[in-house]
Amino acid sequence: MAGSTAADRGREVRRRLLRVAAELIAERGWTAVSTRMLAERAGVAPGVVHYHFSSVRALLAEAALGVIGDVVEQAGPALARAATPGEALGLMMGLLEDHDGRDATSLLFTEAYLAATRDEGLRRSLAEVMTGFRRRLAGHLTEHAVPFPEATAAVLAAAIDGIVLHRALGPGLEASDVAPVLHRLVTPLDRHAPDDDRPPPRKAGESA
Amino acid sequence: MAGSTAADRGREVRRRLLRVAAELIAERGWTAVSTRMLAERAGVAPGVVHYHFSSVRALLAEAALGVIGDVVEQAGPALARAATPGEALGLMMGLLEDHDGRDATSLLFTEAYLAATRDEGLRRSLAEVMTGFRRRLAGHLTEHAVPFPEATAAVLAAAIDGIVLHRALGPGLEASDVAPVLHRLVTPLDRHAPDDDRPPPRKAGESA
DNA sequence: GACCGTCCTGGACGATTGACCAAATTCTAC
DNA sequence: GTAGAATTTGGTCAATCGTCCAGGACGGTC
Repeated sequence: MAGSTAADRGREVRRRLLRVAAELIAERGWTAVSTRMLAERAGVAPGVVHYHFSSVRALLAEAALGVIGDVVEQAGPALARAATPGEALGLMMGLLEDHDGRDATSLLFTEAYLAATRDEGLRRSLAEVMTGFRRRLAGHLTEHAVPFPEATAAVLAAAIDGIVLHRALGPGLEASDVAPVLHRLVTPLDRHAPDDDRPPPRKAGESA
Repeated sequence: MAGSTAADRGREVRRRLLRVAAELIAERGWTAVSTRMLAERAGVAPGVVHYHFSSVRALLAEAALGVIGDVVEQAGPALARAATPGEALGLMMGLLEDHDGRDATSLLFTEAYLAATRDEGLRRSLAEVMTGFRRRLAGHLTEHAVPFPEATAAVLAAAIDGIVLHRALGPGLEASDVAPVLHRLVTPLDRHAPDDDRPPPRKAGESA
């Protein structure tokens, strides 16, 4: 009864393999993830990997795209709900606080970017996701009279990834430090913003 | 004649291995570079690799640090010579034009960042290099009354790497697009700069 | 009961991996 | 000349790689 037991368990194993793949990409690096590693950590026999996926390469790509898609599709609508660019930036700073550059998600993003340079299909899929995010962010910036909205959106997205990347080398790039800097990018004009959009107050003693 | 032939040839082989290692890291990915690949492309027998280096891991780290050190030590002094932050930014935009995210140097940087999260020694060395660069850039920004100089320097450095990373996914992030955006970060105040510090006019030509 | 499709097991295949080494070679120093 | 150091060679070693496959296990349908 209950629909199907075998098929359900199969889907569950498939999901588990995807989750484990995302972990291992971050831990060992994209090209260092092996069939047997995946199987062992997922608690299945090695053959299961090639039963559910055509190749390890395909498994890694699907796993990475899944995680990245989730993050972007979670951040996108939240961004659209922000009343001001400053508020939207605050949301992105929240992302920065969650990811210190050494966590699985941060590393997965970077590993995926690199893998995309060696896998044309992955590159196209990834470009699609990032273009969608940039477009949404650019639309938000346009509505609030931020100059160079498309370029600013692209720079903001890239800066987030770059900051996460650099943070992996060590401390010293806290969200509270970079927020006032990035805030200058989303200030509507050279003068003060018409709506409430001030830079977050500096906490004393940090970056001096 | 001329001092030494054997030792010189040895050093030459060592240098060649380092150069080849940098190429292969970019082409195949850090963890996918093998002893025999290195030897074959360098035109030597496989055993030579472990004669000159204690391990492949050590060879890759030394190769990456060498290239990155060269780039930073070339950009650093040039940055110090810039008369205005806008000019300094122009130099960094030149770097952006040289590296489209798919070239060997761009990929090597990112691969090294990732490898550093799995190699404590490499992480420390890399952090030292990047801290030096940030400090130099921050000093330059401080002299020109740019607000949040340390944080701005860190964000600029990270943004460059992030932009290069995103550019690997496809076109649409030209230096001419991002320059006006980043320029807002190095504007001394909300009003116009006292010295000549306008966004660099865009020529279709080359970089510097 | 027999039958069938889905899922999984465990091992086989040839190729490749990092590391290592004895022997050959080449050069320097005496 | 000859001794000795430095460099290179070509191969071995156990381990691991991705992929594939014959067969077992399980649940649902006759």
